[in-house]
Amino acid sequence: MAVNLATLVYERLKQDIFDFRMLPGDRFTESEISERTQASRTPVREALYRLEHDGYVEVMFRSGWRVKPFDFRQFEELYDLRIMLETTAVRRLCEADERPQLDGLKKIWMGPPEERATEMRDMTERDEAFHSALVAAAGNREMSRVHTEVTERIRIIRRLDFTKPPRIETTYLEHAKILRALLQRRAEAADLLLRAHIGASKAEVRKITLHMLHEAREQATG
Amino acid sequence: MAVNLATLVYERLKQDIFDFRMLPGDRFTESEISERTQASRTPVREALYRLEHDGYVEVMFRSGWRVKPFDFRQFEELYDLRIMLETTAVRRLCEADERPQLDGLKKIWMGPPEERATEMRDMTERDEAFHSALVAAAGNREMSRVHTEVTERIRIIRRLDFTKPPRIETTYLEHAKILRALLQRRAEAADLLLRAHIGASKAEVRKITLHMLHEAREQATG
DNA sequence: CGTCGCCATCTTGTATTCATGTTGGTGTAC
DNA sequence: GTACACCAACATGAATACAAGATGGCGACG
Repeated sequence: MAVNLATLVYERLKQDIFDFRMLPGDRFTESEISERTQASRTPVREALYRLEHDGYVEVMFRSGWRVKPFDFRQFEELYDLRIMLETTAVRRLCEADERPQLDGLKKIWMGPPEERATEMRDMTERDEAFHSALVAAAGNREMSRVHTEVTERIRIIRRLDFTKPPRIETTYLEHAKILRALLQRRAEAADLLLRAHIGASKAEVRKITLHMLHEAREQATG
Repeated sequence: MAVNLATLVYERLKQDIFDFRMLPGDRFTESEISERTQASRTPVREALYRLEHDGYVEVMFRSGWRVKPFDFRQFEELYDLRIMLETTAVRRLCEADERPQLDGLKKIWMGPPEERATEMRDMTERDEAFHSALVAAAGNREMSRVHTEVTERIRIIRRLDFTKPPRIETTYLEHAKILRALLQRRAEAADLLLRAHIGASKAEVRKITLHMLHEAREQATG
């Protein structure tokens, strides 16, 4: 993005929220951020308004800002939206004539096990890239844009999904399955597999989130 | 929304763009807007950044702003996204147990002809309300939010669709058909009808847009 | 006559100042 | 002891001032 302070502050604050340095419910002021980031209030405000638009924080008229509390119903709805976008993309891909984008995915997800990611950080990136690639391959940029937004929005809880190795293993297996169905143009199968795959992630994450949130709060107060 | 200047300026500029007082491609500066709206540059900038996020304008580093030129491929893609959102909603509605939201729609679109809208302005509003109601009834707020955004984004060309009475007549007929299929829980039929309905609107609009744009430009220069 | 380079002007980006309303604490009256 | 009123501190919203880079025109030079 552009090389302006507002964007830097925006990125930094978003990261702070993702890394639980700013917890849901935390209240803060523009001056505090301004001091922390060494920027004036103007770019800070712009960054905050963007974060507000994204749904991460909210302003309380003349009485500060706060990090929006987790809204689990919203996360469920975002997962649902994701399922809709990705299954639509996959169905279209099954009907497409040429699908050169699948080659790259095949290499990563159906390739030799020794090249697999083992670190949580790598895994979340690869996982996101896989799902984004599916949507992008369908060719509708607006759907991709929305999918990216949704992905960003749920990233904060989604990556909790890869805290345990078994889940990584499962992900590789399921992605490979989905790709096989795609390559064989079995639309119905691909749809169901993808639906189950995202659904599982959704369920898993829900379990973990409350616990993590509790721990982060403990550390902050302890 | 909040009662702050930035929002007022935002709404006003958006309306200016919708009403072709600011044409795609037009260049302008923050100071100009500031003068026109009698607000300082601060709220103007906030408004402009929001419009930029919405995709209506773009900033050129230290050389002013401009109204984004029409991107027909993008409109097509937005229509596609709309179709996906609405057909998904309709399919879910066909499987839902209770659907009290349909009663209101029935009254408007399957009611007596003498209560029909005849004005273009009323019609666009009613039409939007119909489609929004379908999505809202499915119960996923995030899908509704995206649908609203998409609707806003294509409104600028969509309302050109109702410049001729026959199109109004057709819309009433098609909405009634869709509702009938919905009430009878014929998911496949409702899906196809809706798909055709939006598709027709999409095609119609595409024809008109270029012409309208040409005229607006003539008036501006003449 | 064409082209290159400089400079005044203008534009956005950032910082600072001013305006206005909210909040929470303190002191007083009951 | 409690409740209410007032006030100082502080919050965001808006306006203004300042910084730094892009642009376009004009003049000099080839």
